Amino acid sequence: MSPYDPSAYPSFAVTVDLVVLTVRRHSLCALTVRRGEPPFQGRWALPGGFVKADEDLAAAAARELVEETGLCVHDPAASEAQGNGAHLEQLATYGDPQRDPRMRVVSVAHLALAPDLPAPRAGGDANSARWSPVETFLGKDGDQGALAFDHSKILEDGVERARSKIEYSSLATAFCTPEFTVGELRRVYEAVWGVALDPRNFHRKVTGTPGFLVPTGGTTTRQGGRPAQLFRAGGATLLNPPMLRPEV
Amino acid sequence: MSPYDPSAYPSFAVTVDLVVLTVRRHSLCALTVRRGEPPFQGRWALPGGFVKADEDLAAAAARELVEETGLCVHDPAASEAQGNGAHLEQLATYGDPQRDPRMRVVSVAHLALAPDLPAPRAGGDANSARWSPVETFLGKDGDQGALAFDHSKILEDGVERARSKIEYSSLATAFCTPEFTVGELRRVYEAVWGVALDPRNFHRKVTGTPGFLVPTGGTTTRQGGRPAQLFRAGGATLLNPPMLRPEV
DNA sequence: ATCATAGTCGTCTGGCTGACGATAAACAGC
DNA sequence: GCTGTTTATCGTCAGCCAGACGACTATGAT
Repeated sequence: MSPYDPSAYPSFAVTVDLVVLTVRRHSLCALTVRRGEPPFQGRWALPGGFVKADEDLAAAAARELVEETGLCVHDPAASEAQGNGAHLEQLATYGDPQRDPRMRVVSVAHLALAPDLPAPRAGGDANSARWSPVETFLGKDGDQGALAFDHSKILEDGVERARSKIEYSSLATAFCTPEFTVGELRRVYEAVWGVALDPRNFHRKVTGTPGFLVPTGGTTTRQGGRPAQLFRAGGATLLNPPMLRPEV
Repeated sequence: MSPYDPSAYPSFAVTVDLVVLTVRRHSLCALTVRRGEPPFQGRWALPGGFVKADEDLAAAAARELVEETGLCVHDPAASEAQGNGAHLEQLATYGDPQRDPRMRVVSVAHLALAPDLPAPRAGGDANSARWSPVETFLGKDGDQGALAFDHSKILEDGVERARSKIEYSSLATAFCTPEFTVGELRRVYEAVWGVALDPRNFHRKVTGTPGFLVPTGGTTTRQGGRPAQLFRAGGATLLNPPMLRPEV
């Protein structure tokens, strides 16, 4: 049989699904949208959609991200232009034959990290998109809070990726505004890991790691108390030695 | 338009490609097969194939692995039965619209780590499958040693995944026979990272990490010199603190 | 003025790593 | 048997780093 014969191989639909994470009010939150049509009509799900016929996977994920949130992807090449930038990376691919009851769908999940946003938007319908703390979906109690399809599993994998990746990379800065304080960065770590960190040791660690933070010269009193120095993310992407996540 | 309408979304072919790595003669080697038909006829490529209509992605990868190498996947659930077991995990998904000149193909690449094998087999044709040091394909000199499609990039990503993952996990034992010595494990690290490690510090580190190695009681003189204790992989999968890869 | 809040700098101690000396147990060759 | 070679294993020591925590600073609120 010829390799060009369409009957020689099965046909799949390919989608991208997005785990969009942010930190709001000291808590790690994920973006979910309400499904308007079957299957799983009315249930919450991860944003996503079909990949177009001539579209790259990363481009499809970036397109879905801007459609759902208005966020642009922060391209490492186009540096310094991170006005409303988010970090976007491929997470994993989910292809269980039964994962979509309609047909065979392979979903290439992506992980997006964004600073806190004013409000979600989904075609202007505020009721159909919202941020929720990730614990809402990670409970072991099965159905309560479960997302459509296998999206609970995808979300869990995305959260785990974020939690481990901020250990050894500067990715936590993707949750911050372009200028931020050491305290704000610490609250990001605390929210993502769900632990309390010692402000003094954290300060020593992040300011002592070359290339992690560069001071902008400004200060702020956003959080009350003594004014804090403002920083931008430095060029370093890999932290060595890494940030240590406290045991248990 | 109905979500069931096949014209509402594009159709893709989905493949799995395998980065199969092993350590032979102190060198990290990858399995490649020679393509028998166009495109890229005669060029070396990663083993792989189409996912079947009702087949899970991991199952397809495991099927391709056993077809190409005879290796069974070492299922963490079916412990202790690692006679000819390999480690298999999803690596990443590659979906550039132009990556296959014939049609739109999305490939879900997987990474397999295996102990040294007697010989590759590809339908009995020894000429069409072989192990080669990964440096053969990672050279910057463009075409020389380049694999078909985007397989050079996939291989590079797989090697990088293996190199980083043995830092913080017990995955290096997947390159070893069921029973191995500390020296053999050290030579795995040296081959994968391409560096020399201090035998004394390495010994202290791996024997001092709880759950990494469990002594079997036996000894061996496989490598000449003083007999070495034999170990099996312990239950620990995550190493904390990690093995440190030497700088530069 | 006093307190509360948050940020920043120091000190100390224990654990871990890298460098490297020393010993142990096998084999090869004389 | 003795010696040299090879590999494994144990020990020592200094330096770095993280956790624990004291102290001080600079703002706003009462």
